[in-house]
Amino acid sequence: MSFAVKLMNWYRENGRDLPWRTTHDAYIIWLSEIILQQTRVEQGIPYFHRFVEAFPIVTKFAEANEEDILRLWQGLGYYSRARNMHKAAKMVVNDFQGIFPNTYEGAIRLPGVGEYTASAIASFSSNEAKAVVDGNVYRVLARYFGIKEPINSGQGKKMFTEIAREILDKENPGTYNQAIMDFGALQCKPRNPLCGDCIFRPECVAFQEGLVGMLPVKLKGKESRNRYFHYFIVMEHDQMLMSKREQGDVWANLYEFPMIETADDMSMADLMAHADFIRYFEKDTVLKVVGKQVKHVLSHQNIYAHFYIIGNPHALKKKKKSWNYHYYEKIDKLAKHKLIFSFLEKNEHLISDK
DNA sequence: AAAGCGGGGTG
DNA sequence: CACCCAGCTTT
Repeated sequence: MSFAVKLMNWYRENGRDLPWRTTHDAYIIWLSEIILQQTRVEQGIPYFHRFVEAFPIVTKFAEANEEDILRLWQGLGYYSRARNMHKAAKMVVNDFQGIFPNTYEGAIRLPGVGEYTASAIASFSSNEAKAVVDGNVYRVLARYFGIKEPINSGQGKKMFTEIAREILDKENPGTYNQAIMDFGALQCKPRNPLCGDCIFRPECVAFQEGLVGMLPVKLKGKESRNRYFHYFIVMEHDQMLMSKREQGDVWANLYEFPMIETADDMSMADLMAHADFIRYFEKDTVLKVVGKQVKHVLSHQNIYAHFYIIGNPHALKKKKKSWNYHYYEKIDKLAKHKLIFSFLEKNEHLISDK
């Protein structure tokens, strides 16, 4: 029996019941696939339901404004996915007559859709014979065939993609793709895979040669860098000063409190002597520390954040427009990043009339 | 080819 | 703590 047939037999018995598996609507499948990029299924499911409800068809998505989309995306991370989805939806309306592409060649033209996602959309919505290659597939193939080539090298990616193409079931690409990903997620897991009752024990090279724990091989990335953020809570009447982050850094287009970033960690006294602080605030400014330093870990940087309340009115030199700032009464409506909204959750008392 | 981009779960 | 997750874009 072929790899594909054994795999699909396993899938029939053990596959997961996932909400996007009941449709062939390319738009709905696209929604789910973008949400699931670098995101665990359990984490993505509530967002999937939210987006389907808010934007049941692609034209609704295209009509929305970016603020609303980012707010729905809030907390999921990799926010360029949300911004690209908006561009893609508008492209479908303007260039594809509102008909969401259900082919690989059509889907891959959309921003935010790469080889994996285009293959997923095409195979799930129209059964086009394209093989998905995601983290699960890399792992299953590396172990089954005993491949020691790193999965994140150029050579490795080519090799795995080629093998994936060859062993794809061309008659049932949609089911096969679902099956290999479920197999990677449930059976051939990253740690402690369930080799004991695996259907592929006889032919799995990694199992036969005792390499399961070593595969797949992955090259290490760069180390994280440290950054130090100092956030200022500036209240005026019932409003709070918020600023929108720019492109080219983490959390693009999301809102946060106005802040100063420093190269090294800093006490409050040193911060108040810092050139940027003097540029923004009057000499008589009173700062009050809120809570302790917060460490916020991203995959590529560690952010150490301090929060201060401005204790006296008119502390801000308002003529300086260096912050892209606005006062907001209902900051609930703003799309904020995790560091800010988790701070707000813990400090609700800081916000008037909540 | 390498870097940048989030947040959360797991062992 | 390190590693990984239904990856893509930019440099």
